[in-house]
Amino acid sequence: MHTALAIENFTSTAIAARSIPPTCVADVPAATAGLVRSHEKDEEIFAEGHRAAFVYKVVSGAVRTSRLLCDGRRQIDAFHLSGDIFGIEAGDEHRFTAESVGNTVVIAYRRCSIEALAASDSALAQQFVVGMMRSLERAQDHVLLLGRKNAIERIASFLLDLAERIPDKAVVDLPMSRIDIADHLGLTIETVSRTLSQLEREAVIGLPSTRRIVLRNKTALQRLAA
Amino acid sequence: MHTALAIENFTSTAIAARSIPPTCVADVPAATAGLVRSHEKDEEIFAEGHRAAFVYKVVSGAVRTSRLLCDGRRQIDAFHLSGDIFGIEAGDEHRFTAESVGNTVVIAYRRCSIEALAASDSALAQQFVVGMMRSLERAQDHVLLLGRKNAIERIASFLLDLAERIPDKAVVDLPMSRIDIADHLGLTIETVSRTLSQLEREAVIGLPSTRRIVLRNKTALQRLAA
DNA sequence: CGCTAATTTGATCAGACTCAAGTGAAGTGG
DNA sequence: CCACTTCACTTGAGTCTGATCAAATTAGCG
Repeated sequence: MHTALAIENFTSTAIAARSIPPTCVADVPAATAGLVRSHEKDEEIFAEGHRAAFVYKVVSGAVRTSRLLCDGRRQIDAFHLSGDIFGIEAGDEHRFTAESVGNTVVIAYRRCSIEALAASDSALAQQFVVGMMRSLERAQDHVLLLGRKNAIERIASFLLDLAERIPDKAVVDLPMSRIDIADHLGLTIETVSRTLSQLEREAVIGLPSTRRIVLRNKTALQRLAA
Repeated sequence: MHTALAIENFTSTAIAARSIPPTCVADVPAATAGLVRSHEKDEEIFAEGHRAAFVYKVVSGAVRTSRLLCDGRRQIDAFHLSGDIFGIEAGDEHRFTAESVGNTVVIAYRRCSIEALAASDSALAQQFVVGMMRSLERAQDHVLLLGRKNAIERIASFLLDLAERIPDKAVVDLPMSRIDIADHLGLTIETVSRTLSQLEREAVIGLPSTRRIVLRNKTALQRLAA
């Protein structure tokens, strides 16, 4: 893992922090300075139970936040992509483990700095509330998916959701493995694989390679997502 | 449905709003005045898609917030008991339907009043953030339950969770039907019923009546909750 | 007391899981 | 450059948990 110091406005969309010209620095309160951290594939960013000293934003790559049951069953709460904020906690401990999915760059903002700043800067505080709200809405959507949708509906919903979060909304390059998808959707890798194959057979999607999915028939996918 | 005006501090725990002595009124900013509303069993408090003009707090009884899939499958996001806040939205529309479970009293706080007040009263704003955080944590716990736990584990988790939220932590008086429980836990009523019967057979719980559950062996229940 | 709705219980079914084997792609080293 | 290893993914066969369908029982209520 490689670390560098960066000054970036917390609310700006993800840009390579190192590329911000020095003239910008003066515009940004010093307290929002963040540490840029590069992670290789599958590195731990923080672990469940660790002190929640930082809040993070994804610059590039993807991060998964997950929890384990005592016997090892894993549930991936969410995948965080470019621009997403993760690691916000009400208490002082992280309730999830966060790991890089592929090679990933994040910015870590010291929590106490942010909290101090939020007291005076209500716009910043607002940003946090918005970030939290987004997490809440995502979690609630996921509850509906896990509680009431079948395998095809889960996969279809997942693909559409992912497609909405990336630039090219017709071709999805999956940053994560089938295991990750399974642990996110409450399925097994076999079911994920079978369901994707089935959707390909039905010409709803294309699978040019294992990590690339072409949304051939988005209407059909939306119908299948229930 | 019956409505009355009440002044209650938003942050106070649930008390019959009408019983607040007049001397208290001066202590509370006028903007936090809430409308007391009484609902019969299964009345709609707000519906999915409705303009989110109010935020609510349960005074007595219970409220369920739910969403429907196009074909009628229902997922109950959460049950809200005495003192719980519900109906907070990021956008201007409700994303859930809220209904009273039994006879229920809630206080409705006008959202714009609260937002205006929150700008000056950071303690109040804090309360909201805390309320949202709690919703987020609940939703995330529920994701783990729905994604990775089996029927027994779901029921056990549900009973323990309920027990923690009521005064008598050994005897749970269910405000909700088996259907509601099923739609909350991603199961069918038959599975809920069978699982409760099984737990009774194993002497983990007692079922003196359909809506009353005695937690006989909480340790066993915790072990079963995974 | 009789009606209706809620719950329980039973029998069967199906979707997703488990176990097992096969395929394929990426990378390594000769 | 190619054989070899490894790991991720796919596919197949059989099993099992929880769903569905159906009936019996109980509870609540006019």
